[in-house]
Amino acid sequence: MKWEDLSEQQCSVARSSAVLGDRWSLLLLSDFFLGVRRFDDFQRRLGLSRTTLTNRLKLLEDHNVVKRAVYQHQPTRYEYRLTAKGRDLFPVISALLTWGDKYYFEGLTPPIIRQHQTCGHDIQPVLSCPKCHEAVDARSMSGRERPASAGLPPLERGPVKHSTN
Amino acid sequence: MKWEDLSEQQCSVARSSAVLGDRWSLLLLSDFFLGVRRFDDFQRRLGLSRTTLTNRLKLLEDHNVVKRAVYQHQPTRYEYRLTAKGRDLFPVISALLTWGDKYYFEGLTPPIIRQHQTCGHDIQPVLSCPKCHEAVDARSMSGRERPASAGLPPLERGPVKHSTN
DNA sequence: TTAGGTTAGTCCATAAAATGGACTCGGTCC
DNA sequence: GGACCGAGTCCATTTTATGGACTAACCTAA
Repeated sequence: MKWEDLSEQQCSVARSSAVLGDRWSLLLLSDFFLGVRRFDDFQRRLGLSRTTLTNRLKLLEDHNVVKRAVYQHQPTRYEYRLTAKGRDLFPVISALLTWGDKYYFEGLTPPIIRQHQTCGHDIQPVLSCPKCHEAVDARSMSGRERPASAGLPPLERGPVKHSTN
Repeated sequence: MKWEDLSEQQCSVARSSAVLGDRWSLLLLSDFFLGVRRFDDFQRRLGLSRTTLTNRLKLLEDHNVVKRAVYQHQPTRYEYRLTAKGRDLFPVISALLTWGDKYYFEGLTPPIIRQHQTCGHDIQPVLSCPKCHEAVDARSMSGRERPASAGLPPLERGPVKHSTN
């Protein structure tokens, strides 16, 4: 399967991977959330090749995650900004930060500090249930595939065979 | 910069990308959370090449996200299981699902349905502040890099230059 | 006992993607 | 005129992924 074919899959993770599933996109997003906007800044900060950066930004733009915006005339120069769709990726980056902080910087000041503007505290956001408001994790959640009866295409995948041991 | 060099960066997203930053790892994780464990099942369901699957599982194992476990003798056969570190990636996959559901399956039954075991509802977990318990998003959070004064290495990156327009 | 099935891989030639460094384009400042 | 800026492009080389055939070790049914 080719990478771009992921965009046509009936699976939200597959669709997301079509945009974010490479070595750099997640890091780019992270820098966007820190306020970085310009080509040379991304290139210097991340150390990826200019070619790859161009391609990556183009992909993010194609998928409506970022948009190019003029920030100067004569010569006309563009910077990149998150769209609403891009900003909605915050939970993904946040989850990645929390995980990385836990497993690679445990007990240390994390390399990126997140502050909740509303209450002023430095925090790591947690995942909770919108119905009962309890914190959730892998053990308290279960996932299942959309049944064919929903009248929509199911995941085009074989069944999940749960092993019995 | 080479991919594996990301593992040495002073950045949680970079460290995470060293494990998850490719076309398949996130999809593999998603399948793990649905209960898939065996080589051939991953291969059939995702349609990636057997070679790539081998490499990817090896990488996840090297980074302690999954472990190989014997599930049968004569012949000895192994399946793959999430470790605690792997299970802690649930928020990442969950966030990706929520985002994909919103932007690619809005108004439809999402392809993967998540249920909160504790209260029994089908939900999309939300991100909230552990201090004030309010829901958070990109606009209500700010991020900054760890200052050099923390006595720990800062991100080895140029400063974030906030443009002034 | 022979033929076929099951499952987790490996092997290999080809194709796709990333790398790094030089170069371009349009303009400014001295 | 010459150096600088910033967002790219170009290109030869290296790294990674692909897909299909093949292997190893065992089981089952005829």
